[in-house]
Parts: sequence; C-alpha cells; structure tokens
Amino acid sequence: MIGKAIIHKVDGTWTGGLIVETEAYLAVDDLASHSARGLTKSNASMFAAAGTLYVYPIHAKYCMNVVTESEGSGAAVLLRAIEPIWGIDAMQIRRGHDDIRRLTRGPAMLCQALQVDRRLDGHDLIRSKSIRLASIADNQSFEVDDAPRIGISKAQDLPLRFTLRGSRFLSR
DNA sequence: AAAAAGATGTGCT
DNA sequence: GCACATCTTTTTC
Repeated sequence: MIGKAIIHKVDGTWTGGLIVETEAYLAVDDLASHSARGLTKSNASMFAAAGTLYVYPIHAKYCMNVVTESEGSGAAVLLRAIEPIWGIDAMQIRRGHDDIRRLTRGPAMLCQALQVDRRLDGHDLIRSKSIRLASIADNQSFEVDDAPRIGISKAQDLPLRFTLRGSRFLSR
C-alpha cells in the first residue's frame, strides 16, 4: 500500500496524499490486532471484504485502516502517515498548523486532516465516490523499510511497520 | 455500575 | 522526554 494514495472529498474539496507509512494487523497469531478476540459490534467492519474502510476511536481521536483479506478474515492495514498532496490549505485549517510536516504525521493526525471519522466506518474504498484508494504512479517502484510496530503492548516483536525509504513525512 | 486500557497527540520542561 | 487530556470499548467487581 506504500506508494498508493488516499483521498477524501468533503463539500467538493479533495484532501489526501501519498501513503508513506503503514502497519499491518493480522487475522491470526497477532495479539495486537483488534480482530484477535473475534468479531464484535465495534470491530465488525474489520471482518468485511478487502477494500473496506475500518475506522476506530482511540484516545478521543480516530484512526483509519484498509481491510486486506477476504470477508470474515479480520486483517487490515493501519494508515499511519501520508505525504500531503491535495487540499493542503484545507488540511492546514483542520489541523490548525501551517507546517506541512505537521499535517498528517501519525494515524490520528491523518484522520483529522482528511476529516475522517466514524461515520465513514465500513465504506467501500474501491467504489466510493468520496473516499478511496488511488494509484498515482503505476510504473514507479518504491523502496520500503520494515520495523516493529509503534505504540502497542502486545506482539511487539513482529516487524509489521512499513515505511517509504527516505520520506520526510514519517511519524517518528 | 465502575474502572482501566488503548494501533495518540500536544504542550511544557 | 514526560505528563496528561479525553472518550470509547472492554474488563472487572
């Protein structure tokens, strides 16, 4: 998913950018994953079909994930940071910062900049007209680094954090 | 019913 | 670098 784009349209204005940092949460043998203890009302969309948006609340903020496996599996990729490209002025207003590097440098910052909240949970990122994944560089290759995931207390050894090498827009 | 934990961010030192 | 605001979900009593 590194090198793809995420875009969201609100009131006719698109915001979004290039995905530069993600973390994978697995369907099996991953105690840090929300799917680890089975399907509940709050994590239901993580068990939907690949391409579904899973938005969950954390510490009075939101984070967004892309479901990555077949319906019923429970695997998803957390979008942690993007390089801002579209609607930078709108994102600056939503975030309350002019500094481009402080707009989308973390999963909750990203959701605030793109105005993503729980109403979008369960949306189809492939077919939606307003929030979707996009390819902007089909013939370009990207160098990706991996490392342990950030901010979790279980399964800290798994190298499931992925970053675009050399990006200036990573969360840490 | 009550309390704690959580895939976080900010502000202050 | 550390404390803490803030709120939903999950766990405990």
